[in-house]
Amino acid sequence: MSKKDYHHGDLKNALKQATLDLVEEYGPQAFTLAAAAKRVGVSPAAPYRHFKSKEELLQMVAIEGYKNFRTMLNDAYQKKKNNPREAFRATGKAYLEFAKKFPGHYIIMFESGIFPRDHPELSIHAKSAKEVIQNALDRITDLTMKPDLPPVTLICDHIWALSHGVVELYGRKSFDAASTIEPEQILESGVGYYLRGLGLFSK
Amino acid sequence: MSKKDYHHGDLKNALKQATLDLVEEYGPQAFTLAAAAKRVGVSPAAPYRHFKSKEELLQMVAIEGYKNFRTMLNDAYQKKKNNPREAFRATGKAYLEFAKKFPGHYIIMFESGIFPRDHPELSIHAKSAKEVIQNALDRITDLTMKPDLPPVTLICDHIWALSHGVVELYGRKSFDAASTIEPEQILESGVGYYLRGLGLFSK
DNA sequence: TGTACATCAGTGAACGCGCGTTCACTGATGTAC
DNA sequence: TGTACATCAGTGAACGCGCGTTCACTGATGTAC
Repeated sequence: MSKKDYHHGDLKNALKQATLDLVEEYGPQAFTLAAAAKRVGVSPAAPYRHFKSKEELLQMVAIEGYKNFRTMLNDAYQKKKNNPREAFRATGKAYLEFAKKFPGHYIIMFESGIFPRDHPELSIHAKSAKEVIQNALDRITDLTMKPDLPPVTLICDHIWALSHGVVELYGRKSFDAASTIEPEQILESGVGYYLRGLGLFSK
Repeated sequence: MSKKDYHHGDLKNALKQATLDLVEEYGPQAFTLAAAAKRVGVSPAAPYRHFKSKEELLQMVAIEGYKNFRTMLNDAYQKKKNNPREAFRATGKAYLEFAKKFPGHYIIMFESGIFPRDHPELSIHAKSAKEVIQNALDRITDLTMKPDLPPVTLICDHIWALSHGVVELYGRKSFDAASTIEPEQILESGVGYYLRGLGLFSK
């Protein structure tokens, strides 16, 4: 053991990464403090120098996840800002890209049993991410001036539910191995028909 | 202890029910063989007279869930059989009704980490349930004779994803306590716009 | 109907294990002088 | 630059606990005669 080995140097981040790796590889149940510590090559007591409890580590990773989520959605949106329709489409795509690029984060955010409703700080970041989608929607609904459109929040709920459903059932290793179509195609076509039904895209 | 107490009489079913109760009340993580046994008032070894392992009990409850699921979907469909559009609508509604009426089953089927892809018998029943939706869809798409409709399986994926997303995010105690609208309304309006986008319902 | 006995469906104690967490400790590092 | 010491970030052993599962057992039940 060299001197570098006793003081890890960046244990806090290493533990977060280990948490993500475990969850990605073996599911939300696989994360335990002991397993994360072992993966990093550190004693089971070491994490307590950086986190109050198992819960706190998990919560911090979840918050990080929501921040990344918001960033990805917003970046996609900003890139096409001048064309609201394109911007919205890009935002929807970014949803799935996030789930693909950060599966560990996604799982912790939505499947680990840690809910925004129970953690105020988490709730703030979750809300902030949702606002990006809502904002993208606002602009395309403004654009069309249809008086018979439902509230934007409802539209947003539909989009979010469809996206989440696609990720859970057809994303990753897939729920039943039956569907052969790519999740991206399922989501994009689904959102497409839905918006057409609202009268928002002609095609 | 009366003689009735030593021989439970229907321990197998009692354990299944306890499993459902635990999952409903405290989440998918709360189910353990020990907890189920305790809830029924029986020693931790007793379940092994009826189930090979914890896994087997869970799997049996999941299978039961898929059977109930199929039955509910099919009953709703059959009742309106003569009007394909009404029949499809009723089937969609039944999806959410199932999730509401049997939350324990729904959680075990979709959130307990037990996947059809890993259990052949489970896969059969999951498929059978999906076929009811597919069948309902088949009839309304036949009806319209639109040549530019996507494959029914894709439509089915969309409906299923939206339904599942609504249940997960807005059903039960709700993910973020933000949405104030009833899940039934979210799902029904969402499916409505989607089908309109496909050109299947005029209104 | 009564009795002997096989079988069924429980008990309760024990096992090995992994978990979250605590604690006294110690090696490494940074800083004041 | 060198030294004393406070502080930081680890160790490793231990705890209490709950879990899945096994085992020899025993009480209750059903059946053959």
